[in-house]
Formats: sequence, C-alpha cells, structure tokens
Amino acid sequence: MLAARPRGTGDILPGEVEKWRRLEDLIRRICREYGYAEIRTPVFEHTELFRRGVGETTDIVEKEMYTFTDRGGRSITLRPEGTAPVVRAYVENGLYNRPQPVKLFYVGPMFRYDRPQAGRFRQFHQFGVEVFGSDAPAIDAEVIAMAVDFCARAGLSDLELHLNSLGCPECRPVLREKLAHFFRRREAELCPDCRERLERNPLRILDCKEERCRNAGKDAPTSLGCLCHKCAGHFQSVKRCLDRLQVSYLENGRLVRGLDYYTGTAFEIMTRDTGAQSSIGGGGRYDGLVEACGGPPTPRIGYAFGLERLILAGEKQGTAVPESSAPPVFIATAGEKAGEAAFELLFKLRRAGLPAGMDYLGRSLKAQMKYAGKAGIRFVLIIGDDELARGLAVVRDMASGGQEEVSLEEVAAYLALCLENIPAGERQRP
RNA sequence: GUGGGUGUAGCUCAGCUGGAUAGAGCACCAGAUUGUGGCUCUGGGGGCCGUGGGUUCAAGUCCCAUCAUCCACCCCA
Repeated sequence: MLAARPRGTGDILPGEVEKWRRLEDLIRRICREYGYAEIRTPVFEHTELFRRGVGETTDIVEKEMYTFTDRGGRSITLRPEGTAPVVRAYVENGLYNRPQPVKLFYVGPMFRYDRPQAGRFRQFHQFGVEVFGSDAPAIDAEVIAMAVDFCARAGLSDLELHLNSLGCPECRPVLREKLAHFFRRREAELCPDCRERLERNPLRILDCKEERCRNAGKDAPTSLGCLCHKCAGHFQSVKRCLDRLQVSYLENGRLVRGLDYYTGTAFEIMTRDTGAQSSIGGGGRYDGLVEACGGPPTPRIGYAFGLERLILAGEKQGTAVPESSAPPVFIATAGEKAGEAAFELLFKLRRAGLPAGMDYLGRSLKAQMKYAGKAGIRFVLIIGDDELARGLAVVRDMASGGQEEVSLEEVAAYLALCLENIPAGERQRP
C-alpha cells in the first residue's frame, strides 16, 4: 500500500456512515426545535485566533495544534475547537447587529495533535452551540437542558450531568488565591504535575486524578464557596430553572473546564462507556471572549459534544441500529438483447424516482440473483430474451420469494406501489 | 511527550520448545442437468508473516531497532 491513513484518523465506511447520518439528522432536528441556526466556518484559521481565544497556557495551544505556514508566510492552524471560530465569525460579520440573542450551532471536524486512544482521535467531530447576547440564567438552563435532551434522544442512558460555577473576573481571583494558599501548605503531598499547577493554575489541582492530590484537596475551598453575590445569585437561578425542567444534576465544585477563560456556569456530561475519556460533552459561559476578539462586550454560553464518543457510548449501550443503503430494485438479465433493454429500463426507473441497479460484470443470471440476495435488494426484475419478446418482466420479491409478470410499460408504476406497501420498519432508505 | 500490549490473507485468528511448498473460519469469485438468491457441496484467486538489521546450517518463530496500531498517563470532545 502506498500509504495508510494518518494516525488518529479514520474512514467511515458504508454500514457505519448510516449511524453518523442519523446523528446529524437528530442534531439538525433538535436545533430547529430549539431555534438554533447553523453556521459553517473554515476548517482552518489564523493561528492567532486560537492562541488568544483558547488561551496561551492551555494544553491545546501549547502542544496539540496542527499549525503550519502557508505559501504566503501566514501561520495557519487547523481548528482544534469550534468556539473561537464562531466568535470570530460573529464579530467579523457584525452579527451583534442582528436581533439578540443570536443562537448558532455547528457540526464538523476538529483537529488536535494528541496521542490517540479509546474515544480520542486527531481528527474528530464536534457538534456545538453558541448563544450570544444574553446572560440570563434561563438561557444557561436552556442550553444545559438542550444538551441533556440531545443525549437522551441519541439513545444514551447512564449519564451524569456535573454542574459548577467558576465565578466572574471579580470573584475568580479570590478562589485562585485561596486555593493557592491552601495547597501551598500541602505542597509536599501533591504530585509533581500539581506542584507545577500551583503557580500556573491552582484550579486544576481540584481536577487531578492522583489519589494523593484528591486526598490533599479533600477540604480545599471550592468555587462555590467563593462566589460573589452576583455569581452566587446567578448560579442559584440556573439551578432553579433546571429544577423546574426536572433536569437532574450533580453539583460539583471541583469541575474545571479545559479552556482557562471560562466564567460562571460550567457543566459536563459524563459516561462510563467511552473508556478513560468519560466526558462526552461539556460547556459553559465564556463571557469575555467576544470582547477579546474585538467585538462589543457580549455574554456567550455554549457547549460542544464529541460525536465519536457519542457513537462509542451508543455502541457500548447497544443502541446502534445499522441500516442498509442498497437500492431496493435490481434488474437481472439473461441474454444480450435483454441486457441492452435493461440498461434503458434502468434509467427509466431512476427517472421515475426508483433507486435501481443492474449487473455490470457480465455475470450469469444465477450469479446476479445471488448478488441481489446478498446486497439486501428487495425487488429483482428478471428480463430474458423471452420476456423481452413478450414485452414484460418478471418481478421477484426477494423477501417472500413470490414473483409476478408485469408489462414493461407498467413496471415502474407497479414497483412504486410495491415499495409504498412495504411496512416502514423494513423500508430501505433511498 | 511517557508507559504497557499487539503486528501472519479483505476480516477474526492458528502456527508447540527455530526445521521442508505458511494454515483455518468468514468474506470474495466460479461451478454443482447451460433462466432464478438465501441452505449444502466442490473448486479458485488472494500473504516480501509490518519494515530494516542481527544470531543460526536454518527465522513467521530468538535478539535489536524502527514504524504502525490498541490501551493507559497527561489533557480533552
């Protein structure tokens, strides 16, 4: 082979692509219901956008970006996440002049130079939403409830919704200071990584999986204890809204999101069915971002889901239902003249809206039948020189084994009727 | 970037302590009174045994390196 696919990428083959399409259909349906409009941004952006938008000190920017210099000497990066590009598009196209709030969604590939493992890839796909222009607790709750609804309708169960508030630029530094103070006294108990975190981002210590760090952090102050009046009130309201919608959540004061600039509400949806990567989606507020990108001060909240993880969890939970995409009609022929006539008929059927195929390998009638059986084709038109001379075709129902002679003029209408009468459950997709 | 497992046919794998032309199942193709699928039977195509080096009379098998892949750490979706 000339070259295998690049590490951490994957081909989505027929038989599996149907799952993806089903998920994408669901995404579009739900977004329509909730009033989110689709936005499509470029797959690559100027590197600067991510450095500023995601944060210089994040792992994404420090070691996971696919960055290259293009022929014009510009530094370009394959998008590692969807929020920064959408915010850029919001500012660049003046969407703040549209009726507020602006509610957008996106689906597409993202790129991160990580080492692949279960549920983690270098090219992966995210579905996400972004809401601009409202800081009402109700919109936080809507976004969270929508994420939960999405999971449920994707057929997932056994999920946990973790909820936290990380505070605003007023109270976040207070938490940070308290944590730094708390852990400095216990520095000896921390793992080397966390000793590093002590200076750079003490919030992350709360998130560490090391036993010793968890122990050390047992009585650490959490964000919830340090919120200012405004933030505490906002968080209370968000919870009340969720209660009203009967969305159950776990309050988790140790939940920290990957992008360092998150403010206020943060949430994450976890499962045990995706290997070590337990998070299938998450999001929160990031109120300073629009302004940082040169737009007017604008609140924003959003989330992102990893579609591979969603599908992985679905497979573990046995919700995946494969679907055949074979055309429902196949023309089998015997004899040269019949073959020529069938070729014309094939296109007549298609023009009549009937997905159809025929043999292009010069195979025997028997081999053609065998193929049709294996390919999952429902109706086979059998045309030999006999039938041709009599102006008809044999229509065989491969499921029942019954067959009937139908005149060539009426065969398209006849088939259309047959396909309509197939119960919805066993009907194949055109 | 770090650690561990695994690389033999399209897929899942066998190949014992090194020993003759490298195997099975599934899949693919063809045939079984030359016009009818699913079951059965017969036959066929297809493998630089991941790659490069080494040890040996002899390497799919042992050693080293390298690459790929899987899982985990880090971190994230």
